Amino acid sequence: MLSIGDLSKRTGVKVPTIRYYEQMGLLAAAERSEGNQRRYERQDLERLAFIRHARDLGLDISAIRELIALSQHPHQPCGNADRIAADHLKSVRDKIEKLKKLEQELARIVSHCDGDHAIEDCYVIRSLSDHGLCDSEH
Amino acid sequence: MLSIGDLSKRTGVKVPTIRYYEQMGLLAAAERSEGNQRRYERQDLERLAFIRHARDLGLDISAIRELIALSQHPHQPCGNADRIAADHLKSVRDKIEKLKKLEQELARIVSHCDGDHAIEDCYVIRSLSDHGLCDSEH
DNA sequence: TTAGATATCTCCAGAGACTATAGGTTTGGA
DNA sequence: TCCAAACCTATAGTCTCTGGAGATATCTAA
Repeated sequence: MLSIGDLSKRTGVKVPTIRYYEQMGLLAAAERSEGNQRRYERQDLERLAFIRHARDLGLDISAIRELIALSQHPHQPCGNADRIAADHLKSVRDKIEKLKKLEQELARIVSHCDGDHAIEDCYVIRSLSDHGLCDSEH
Repeated sequence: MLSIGDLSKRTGVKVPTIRYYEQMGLLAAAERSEGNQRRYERQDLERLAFIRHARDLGLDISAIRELIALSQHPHQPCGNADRIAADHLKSVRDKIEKLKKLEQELARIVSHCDGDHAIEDCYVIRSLSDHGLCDSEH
């Protein structure tokens, strides 16, 4: 039986975060010691590693909750799990596209400024004041 | 003189968001009508457009506050404004890099799954359970 | 002028995913 | 047996809004 601190060390998930996941229903409420402290088993370790991994990949809590629910019906078809992952992939790709546009715009703005003239002439400030100086819509 | 609703329509910033910006000190407290409603002038319109543009570029409130403070000293050199924009550009680039790694990992996971077999064999679920199936560290 | 519709006011709560603090209790090792 | 470390609960804070409740102001049409 592992304490919450042991579980934390083994998974790299902070102690308050573990309690938070329990509260959010991602982890089942743990057994308790006589003194009311949480005690975990290997199963919980695996579950928490699953959650951690999914969070690292950027899945949000509700998607993870759904994946966990699915994984508890091992004989059903996995179309939904696939869909969740594919949707997330799409949202990651969308985010990348948006950030690339921002990157271009910012790079353009920064490249016009050598940091060495007066604020009133600064391209950074002027760009922000005047959307017309932009290359693209955003 | 513009009401808060007029200002909102002209800038595309929602009414509660305008009040929020005032509260955060990005917009000066507006003049009030006899009945205590906010009344704005062209100056405020420009300021709000500046804020909106900076937010669209992903700058956070404190960076915007700093840029506004700088823009009020038009004769000082603009090194700080340049630095704020350049720092932000770097953080955008870092974010893009991270998301690209995620994208690769997710694409790999999704590509192994046709959504058409049992959960117990699903590569999506298995990948999340077993970090060892990953290509890279994350 | 007055009624009614729309806009505005303040204050408060919620979103998401934690993180931190305070004040108290349990555990484990010397 | 004692003490430090780890644990417990409950609550508030992070960031940038967004939405609601209930009250007041403003505008338009009759």
